[in-house]
Amino acid sequence: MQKRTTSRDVARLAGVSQATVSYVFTGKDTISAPTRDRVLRAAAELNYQPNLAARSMRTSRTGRLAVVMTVSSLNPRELLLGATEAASEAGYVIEVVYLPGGPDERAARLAQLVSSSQYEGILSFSPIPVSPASADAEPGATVVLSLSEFDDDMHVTGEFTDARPIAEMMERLVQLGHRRFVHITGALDFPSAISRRDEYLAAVERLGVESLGVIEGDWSAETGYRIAQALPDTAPPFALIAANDLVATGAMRAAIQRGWHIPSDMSVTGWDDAGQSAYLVPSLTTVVQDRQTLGANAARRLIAAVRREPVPAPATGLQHIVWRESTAAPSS
Amino acid sequence: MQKRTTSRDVARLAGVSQATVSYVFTGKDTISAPTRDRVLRAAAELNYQPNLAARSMRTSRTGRLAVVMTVSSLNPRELLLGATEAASEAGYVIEVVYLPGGPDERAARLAQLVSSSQYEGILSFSPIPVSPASADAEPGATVVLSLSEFDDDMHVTGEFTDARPIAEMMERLVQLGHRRFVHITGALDFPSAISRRDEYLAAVERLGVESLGVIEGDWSAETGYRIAQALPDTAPPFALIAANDLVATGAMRAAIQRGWHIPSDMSVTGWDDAGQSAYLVPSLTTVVQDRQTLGANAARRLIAAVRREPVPAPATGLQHIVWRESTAAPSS
DNA sequence: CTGAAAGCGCTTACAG
DNA sequence: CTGAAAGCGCTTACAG
Repeated sequence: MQKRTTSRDVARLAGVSQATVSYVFTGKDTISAPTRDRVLRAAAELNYQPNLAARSMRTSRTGRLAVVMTVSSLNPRELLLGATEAASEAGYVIEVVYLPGGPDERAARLAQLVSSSQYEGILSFSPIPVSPASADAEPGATVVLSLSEFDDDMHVTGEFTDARPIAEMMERLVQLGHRRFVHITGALDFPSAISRRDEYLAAVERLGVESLGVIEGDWSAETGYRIAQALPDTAPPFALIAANDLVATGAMRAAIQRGWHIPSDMSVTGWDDAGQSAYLVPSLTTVVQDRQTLGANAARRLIAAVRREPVPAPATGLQHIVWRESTAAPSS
Repeated sequence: MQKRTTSRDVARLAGVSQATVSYVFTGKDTISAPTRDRVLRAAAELNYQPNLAARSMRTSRTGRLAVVMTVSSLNPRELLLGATEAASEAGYVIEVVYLPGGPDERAARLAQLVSSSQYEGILSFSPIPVSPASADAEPGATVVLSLSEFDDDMHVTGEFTDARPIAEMMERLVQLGHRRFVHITGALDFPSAISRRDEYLAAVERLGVESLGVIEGDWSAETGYRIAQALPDTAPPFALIAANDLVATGAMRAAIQRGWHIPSDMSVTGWDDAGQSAYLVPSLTTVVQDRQTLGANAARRLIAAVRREPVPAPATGLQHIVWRESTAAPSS
């Protein structure tokens, strides 16, 4: 193993002290431009990369953030990409930590993670049993942020809980002639499921339409399927507002098997634009989210909290509706 | 920020030297059981966690592995969970690194990652422009392992390239009466796409059936759709072996639009068991892979290479076929 | 089996 | 604006 270049090597080549090299790399602006240049050139020539472990030991900051994942969390690819990129820009790295087991085990493991001081911040894409990120926590403590969270009053907050597209879709369906609606929820320990349900209920009220039911699901295609199987024969024509595309897909299969025509007997909307949704027969109307930006914003909010800077509000408007064949005027 | 407990604190409480604490935690077996017990108890009482940065600085081992991801890689959730768990058992953490841009930019960024000495090993779930992990590289150098890789002779290798289920599905389809087959490939810079295509071609030969074509795709539903649209009207009855479920879903939509009945005019198989596949109408026959084990094995192979231990062979047999409605006897 | 000591590579007051 | 020096918390020969 060839010896790594250190700041001392760079200092020697540039003809300055080790401290000067350090000042250049930590962005101190007290170094003259010519000196800075010499240092940077020497560093480039030697392919110098500061040893993060040494820096971390000295500053007692790890520069590490954790993303905790459970088996049940949704496809994290774009979220992770966005978060990683934003973290990298701010000088942080993101580690994946798997939280196996049930709620109790996960909570214990998370608490241990927090107390380990290994991470400056911890990000979760799904609900976790902690209070939301607060900048007033003791300085130096690990900050925890969930993208899908309840605040102190059990209101929903976070970038995943902007459910306005639900209302927009229902308005359009009403314009198309729909008067009867059904909602299948996601798992109700998810704030995003709560906010979509609440948005549905508010829209029913506001639009003066009939709700045939709000039925609790768990995000899975299986519940969509079973719930649609159990709807009364008298349900059609109606519009089904499903919590996500999986639920919608399951419900569509059940509807087709019952001989209901989609979209005229049952119009249906999803959420997420799952991979196959555009190619279903009929193709599924859904909500597309910019998940990479969502992930990046979440990382930025976490980092702001870690740095005790003001935490920006969750981004909104990162989602838009894609109208496809599963929604149209009801049969009369 | 309350001061962190150090090995010195533990040593003091346990009435031993700091070195003894270190020996206990690094697994030296030269410490007597009673002493080890005292140390462990003291550590537990103080909630001591070794400072990884300090350890890393001393050992010049970072204990960090990177998983590189590009926008185009598949859903990494289970792979990541498996890899993370296996890494954690071996004392490593896994960081996500985003490789944006085109092939050249990605290659440059990867080279930089390798030369940064920040990671002991780098894992990729998709093809990357490097030679496979080799234990004869210079000691201390960063090891790179791709789950989907070409070996020196451009043969395919790695846990993603076991394509035997293709042959098994085709045998069954032949038993059902099928004599005409079509294959739509994945992106052919993926070894897994190559191996599935080769398995298809070998099975055509061996089973003595007719191949209406091997058509190059790119894993997307869109290519499946367009390619199926372009098949001759005389194609049915036939069986379509699609490179994955997305391709299969796109092809199914095109077939339905052409008035072909699935499965009698066109039987179809996918690969991956995508989220909606079981609820399509008809539901899609596919190959389920144990992706968490796949990810865990990959991490173990990488770690073995990092440690210059013999690298175990890629696991096989982690996949099985799920027969659903999209496959049946052809119309005669 | 244990203790005193050096040193990994950095950052950061401090004195010039 | 720069240099000499201390120290972050560990590990690991080395001497006992």
